Amino acid sequence: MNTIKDVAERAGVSIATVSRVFNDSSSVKSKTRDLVLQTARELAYSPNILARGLMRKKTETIGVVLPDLSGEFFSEVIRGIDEVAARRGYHILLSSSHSRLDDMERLLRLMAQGRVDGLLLMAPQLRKDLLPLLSTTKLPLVLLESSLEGLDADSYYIDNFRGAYLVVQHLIEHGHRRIAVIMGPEDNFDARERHKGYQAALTEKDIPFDGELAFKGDFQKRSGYFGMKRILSLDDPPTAVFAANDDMAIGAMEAAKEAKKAIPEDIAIVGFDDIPISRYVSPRLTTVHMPIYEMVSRATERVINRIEEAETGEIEKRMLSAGLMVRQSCGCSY
Amino acid sequence: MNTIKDVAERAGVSIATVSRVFNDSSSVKSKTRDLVLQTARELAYSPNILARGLMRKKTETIGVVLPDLSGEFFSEVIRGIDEVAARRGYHILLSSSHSRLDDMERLLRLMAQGRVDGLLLMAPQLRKDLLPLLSTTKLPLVLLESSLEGLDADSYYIDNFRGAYLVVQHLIEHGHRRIAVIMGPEDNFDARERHKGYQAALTEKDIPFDGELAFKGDFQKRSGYFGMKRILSLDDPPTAVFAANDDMAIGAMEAAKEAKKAIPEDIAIVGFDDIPISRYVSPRLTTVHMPIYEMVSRATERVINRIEEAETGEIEKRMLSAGLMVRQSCGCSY
DNA sequence: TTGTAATATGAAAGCGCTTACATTATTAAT
DNA sequence: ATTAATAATGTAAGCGCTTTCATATTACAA
Repeated sequence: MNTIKDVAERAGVSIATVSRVFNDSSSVKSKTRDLVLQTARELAYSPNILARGLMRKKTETIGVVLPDLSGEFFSEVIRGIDEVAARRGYHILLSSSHSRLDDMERLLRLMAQGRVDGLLLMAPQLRKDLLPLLSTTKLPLVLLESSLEGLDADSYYIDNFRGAYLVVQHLIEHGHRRIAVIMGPEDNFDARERHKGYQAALTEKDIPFDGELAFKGDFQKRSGYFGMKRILSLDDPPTAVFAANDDMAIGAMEAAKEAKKAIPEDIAIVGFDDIPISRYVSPRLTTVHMPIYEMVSRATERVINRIEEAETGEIEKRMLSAGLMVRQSCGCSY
Repeated sequence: MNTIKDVAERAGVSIATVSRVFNDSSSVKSKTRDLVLQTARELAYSPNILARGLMRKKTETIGVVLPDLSGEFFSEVIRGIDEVAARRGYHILLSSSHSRLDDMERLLRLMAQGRVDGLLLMAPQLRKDLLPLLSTTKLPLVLLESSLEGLDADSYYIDNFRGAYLVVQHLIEHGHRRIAVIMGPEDNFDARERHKGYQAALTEKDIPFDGELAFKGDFQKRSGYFGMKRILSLDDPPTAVFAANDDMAIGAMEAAKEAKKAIPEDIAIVGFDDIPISRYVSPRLTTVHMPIYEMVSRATERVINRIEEAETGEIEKRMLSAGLMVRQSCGCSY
């Protein structure tokens, strides 16, 4: 690897001049500039980013911490981040916290070592313990789908509550009264909001919440599958099921099919997320669309703007609305 | 951010001692070590990774360049890489080449600036133009699903040819003679191999390859959908379709359903990849399982071993075998 | 020409760290 | 107690760059 010194020597100038050329800042005679550029090309030189970062305190990298990496949801998240980061000339340092808090602490620490200029953090299970850690970091920090009272950071999230409310309301409007729910992880913020939305829709129509119809899940397909098994084995099974995400809804459909139950005739199923595959299952899944791409691209723009101090103003907490996607599995639109 | 100097001053030692403590290398009296550690904790100090990297010429980061980031396939790739990287104490710098070659050149250059210690590159459309660029880099480089003659780098790939051969052979064994194919992108190595496998299976059973039954696709669902539309509009439609990946197969199933064709009775459909959702579509998709996780985790181990010079030996080019997953859409196992 | 301002370049410090080498403190052996 | 060997610590150079400040060059007007 050639250094600035090699280029300087070969071009017969000082390293300062070479540096100036590569930062196209101040005055360099155009003849000199060309000479330097040419020499640099010959030596396949490009500035060492570590040395540069050491001086500038910038790495053009943003750290991304996600709770998990598998599935279409995260794939969409990553794609959105990558797209705007690339456009703005930033790299992304990706890691998963594996949904474990101590892991996250380790990650955050690492990222605060000068590796990244800003942080994009998605942690639906974010807890108070991390507050001190997060607030000592003076790195620009933007939160995704994370709720943490008392932390002054830009946050972008999706209106899970209203999304769930809408889809359950839709079910009720089409005559369902007994609606089971397969819930997400208890410590997950999204999951809790969705559950509240479910309850709110019920309450609004004077349907009492029945704990017997609420089943635990973990956002994985398997848990939807087993949840449905249990639902179907009830003495008086419900006529509809709200799965707190599409993966579980798909698992639930699977279980229903095995039990030879027709969807939506015997039992309607709705999900949440609108993952790409949800329109390809049969029957097509009625669900709630999450504007993931929109959320993450805004968040990424924001963190970069903060880094570049283009935005120094108020903290922004923005909730994006999730919309109902009526398809076939709810039984109302054939 | 506190520096090593701050810690040294406060602890009343020299920066060298602090450094030693954090590199648990040579001799430091345990009393001193404790003092330093304690002070560091008080100041929330952790070594600046850029400065360290500048000296050590190491960043504990591996660069990952993928052709695309969307869909379950890449999600699985990323998960696999993240898992072993995290275990081995490495970070991952992720970027997509967006399947564009010039983009890739830019990325490779950036990564060679000392940002990463090694490179994991997936480029099914890798072309000769990049050869010089790749070979000048003296960074450890490991290729995934990329074929490039003349480039001496460890490579891991999946036996696409044999996978396709197997699934098409399976179709033939169950009586199909007219088997259409929806192909992947022409410049994609995987796609070409799968197509060859398809042809080989045909040839072996003395079925001539019929260009009329070969349709272009691009690995996206849409193209499977439209491919199937065209297949069904043929005067004498085939009895089976081999889609070169699952996404297209699912699109094709969609088109078949719309045309009220029963799968597999009217037309059998098989795919390739075994993406998680393939077992949840209806009927369940018969496909070829790709040992993605296995491939990427091996590749990641390898690149890290190279970085750490634990492996300095021969270049390894390893092909992992893809296995047939017989489910329902081929019509043989109900 | 000469002087002056503007422009172009170089010298050198320093970013935060590691590490070879020099120095000092400690221990063990005589 | 004295010395040699060993262990612990400090000093200082330098990784590759940016940037301030000083110096040299150039351009232009008088």
